[in-house]
Amino acid sequence: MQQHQNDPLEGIFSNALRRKRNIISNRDALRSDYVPEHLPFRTQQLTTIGQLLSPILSSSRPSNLLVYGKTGTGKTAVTRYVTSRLAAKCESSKIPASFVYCNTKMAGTEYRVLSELASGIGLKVPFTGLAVSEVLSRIQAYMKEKGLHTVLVMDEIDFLVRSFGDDLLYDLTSSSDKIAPGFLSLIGISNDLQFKEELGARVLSRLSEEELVFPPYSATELKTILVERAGLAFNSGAYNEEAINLCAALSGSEHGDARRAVDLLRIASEVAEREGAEQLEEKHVRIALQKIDQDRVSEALKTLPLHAKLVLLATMKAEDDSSLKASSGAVYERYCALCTKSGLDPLTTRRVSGLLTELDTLGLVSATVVNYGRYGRTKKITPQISHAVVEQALSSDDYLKHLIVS
DNA sequence: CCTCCACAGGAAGCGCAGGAGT
DNA sequence: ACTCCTGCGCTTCCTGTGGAGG
Repeated sequence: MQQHQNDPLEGIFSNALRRKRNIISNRDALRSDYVPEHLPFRTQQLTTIGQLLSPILSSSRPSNLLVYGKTGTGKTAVTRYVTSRLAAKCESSKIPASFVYCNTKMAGTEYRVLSELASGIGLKVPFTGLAVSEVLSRIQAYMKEKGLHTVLVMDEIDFLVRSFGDDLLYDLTSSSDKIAPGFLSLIGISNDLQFKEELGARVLSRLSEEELVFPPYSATELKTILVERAGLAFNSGAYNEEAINLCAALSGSEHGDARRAVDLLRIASEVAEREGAEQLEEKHVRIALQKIDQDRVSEALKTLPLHAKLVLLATMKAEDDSSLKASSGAVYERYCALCTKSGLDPLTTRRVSGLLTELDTLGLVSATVVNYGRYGRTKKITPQISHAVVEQALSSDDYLKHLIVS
């Protein structure tokens, strides 16, 4: 019993015990891929997509559709909702239709996009080994044979086009005669409003038979959405309104991104639970915001290439040592010292200069060019993040551990 | 007015890894 | 299994630059 003070688990358990009720009752409702039953402020988009797809119920081909909107505006949720409802309707009316959802960025390659389409319509294809064109023609043959009506939703379609060009889209949109009496409709979802310009004219005219834009949510709309989600996810009375308002305000000020707002709400509620609080309050939201920022930074740090990390360490050391000037020359000196200490060959000044500008664009340091006249021209470099965060993030790296300690 | 510092940053090329075509 | 191609990280070489001090 007297070991409570030293036992980290005991604190957690007793906190959980002391709490009369949990804050969260349905954790899933706060996940970013959760599709709610009710989608506020999207009725217009909902009905448009519904109308567009409804011809499938009378066995004629719906037009292809392009959906635009920034991240977190509900594009994916609305499309998935409509297709799932329609799928249920087709099922109950015995109409042979399939709706396939594919995130092309997750899939990663043209081949895997096609194999998702294939498995979505019930056709087995090997994981690998076939040419892309072979998979495509198998799919077409299969659809022709079965007379399948298919709607393919391609999420983050801009990624597909940017990495592999629009050939696949061309093949898919122009295959109607090869698969008759079946047909294939495409719904492309893109975050990038300029995406259209990257498409060739031949694909563009076919793919964007219809277009739909999702505007960002306003702060008040975000609030309504959050209140609704909170109602689903939390036990009644386990949150106060100010906390929700703050969530909406903090994430709405940027681009009306509902996903970020919900993420913030989820993390805030986890903070509150860990604290053993009975209610989600504003302070938890503020902590969560900090945590998100910090996670973002330390994540960026971890994925940095080794030498970029060394350069970053060097800038911190240069700032410590010299009183004022962290010139690129000074940074390069510390950097070389760090390299010899860990038995690495240092890179050239040119490259380090490039790495510094990269760190600058990442927002990890700030680098501005200054002129000291006779005494040359250099970049003045100051770290933009605290030593503690850097050290914590880099201490997981075997190469760098001993450099930080010394 | 010229000089010259201490770099910035563009251009070109090199070696390597991984992916596609055969 | 092999070539070919491409992208990437890096180096080498280079020209450019604002202003303090002569």
